[in-house]
Amino acid sequence: MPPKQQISAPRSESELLANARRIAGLTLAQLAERAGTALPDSFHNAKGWVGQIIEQQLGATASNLPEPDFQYLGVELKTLPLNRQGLPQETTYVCTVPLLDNEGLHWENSWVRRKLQRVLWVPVEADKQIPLPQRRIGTALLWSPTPPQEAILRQDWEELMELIVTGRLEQISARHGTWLQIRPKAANAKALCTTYDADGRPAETLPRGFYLRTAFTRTILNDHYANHS
DNA sequence: TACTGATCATTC
DNA sequence: GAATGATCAGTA
Repeated sequence: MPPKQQISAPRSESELLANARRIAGLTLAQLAERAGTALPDSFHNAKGWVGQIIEQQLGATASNLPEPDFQYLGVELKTLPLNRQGLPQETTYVCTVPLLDNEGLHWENSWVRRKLQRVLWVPVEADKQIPLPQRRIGTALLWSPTPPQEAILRQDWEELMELIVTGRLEQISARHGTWLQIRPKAANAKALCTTYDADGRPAETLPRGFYLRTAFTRTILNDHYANHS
């Protein structure tokens, strides 16, 4: 195994895109080789493998901090698993849902908005019929929400946060929200955290995360291809 | 087949 | 424990 290559943090969006172009078209086997690491036999015990290796290869700096991956650029990196038809097949995790100290929180300073302000989407083949080593990295695209897109994200966020601030978290299912949804985001069902119930009393609950529906990430890819064809 | 609810690894 | 990186897997 060759030694790990240290990739320095990109200083501009064009440097970041140039880094992304260097891995576009590689198979996961080639990506692993380039990173000097072994490709797991399956993702069952390595669910974040692709995302973490691509972060490393593009020079991301935020590690697991609640910050955009490229702090200096304010750009978030997201891999986008594609199905056989080339469409996103999984929802995209955005950030943790604030269950405490969330009064007076507005869309403008929310983590969701900060993270989605500028995103580098890196498509990766994820069709289970393709063996892991043969799956390929796609061409990355840099994206910001259009005003109509942001309006819907904002509406989703405000409706969901209103339920949370008023102690109705347990009423929220993954069916709420047009493009944003809230789902559990935890190590397991026993990893609880604290929130407040409708009476303002502390209550234990599962940590939650905001996720983007595949219907939304599909429109992002669609719009991009429509403008670049 | 899409979607929801559950889960895995790592870092700090 | 709580944040990051996500995919798994049962079922509607």
